[in-house]
Amino acid sequence: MGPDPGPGGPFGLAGTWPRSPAEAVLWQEALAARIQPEGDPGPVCYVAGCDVAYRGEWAYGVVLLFEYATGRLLSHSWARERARFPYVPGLLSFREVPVLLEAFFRLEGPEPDLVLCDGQGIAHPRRMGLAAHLGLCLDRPSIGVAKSRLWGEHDPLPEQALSACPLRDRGEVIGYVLRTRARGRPIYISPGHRIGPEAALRYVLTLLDGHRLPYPTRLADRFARTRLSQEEGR
DNA sequence: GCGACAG
DNA sequence: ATCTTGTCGC
Repeated sequence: MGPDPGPGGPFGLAGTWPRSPAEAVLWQEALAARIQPEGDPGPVCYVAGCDVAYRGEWAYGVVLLFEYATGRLLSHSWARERARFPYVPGLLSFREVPVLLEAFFRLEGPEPDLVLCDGQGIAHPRRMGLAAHLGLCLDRPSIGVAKSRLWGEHDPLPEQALSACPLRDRGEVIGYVLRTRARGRPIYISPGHRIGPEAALRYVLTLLDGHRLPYPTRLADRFARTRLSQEEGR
């Protein structure tokens, strides 16, 4: 039968999910055709940051919703599930998308105009990193913000803060490498869904606050770990 | 066989 | 990602 990208298919909401890495690769090849890694989300009022933390077999997915203009935290949500898929480089979304979708489903308040994820977007061997997969499932503009490289090549990056270089795959720009702090390790930014590489870089630049990572994903990471440690006391 | 390999 | 103490530096 193979991948099922039809209605209810790729979202893990119809009880369907790949059972093996080989099957997951087939899903990615089918889903990649639906990703729109271009454009600009337009007026952004609300931004979400999300992340997943693990404690043994349990995955804790967290979503934080911010007002873009002020950076104020408007709401948050979380979900806990048994991890359904092992971590395999290139197949991260099959491990993290289900628990993140549940957390998004529980989120109250306005719909986010932009979603930032911890991981790659289309800077991926099949253009289907976590941010691309999640953005497609949510049908929302999404950006991947990764702490290390998975795919793509780039020129040497100047040591200066805020220096950036295109991340390319066979000449095609699939994202940007951005050094957010002088002499610090860079971060890897790539479009997920419904946004282009340049707009993705531009939005991330506006979400920096002096730290290595933009605050939506940085705070989501911190919240997920806090949530996790609070849970181990019961 | 060897290196690379998001979280 | 997670397992884990102290330690170097701003």
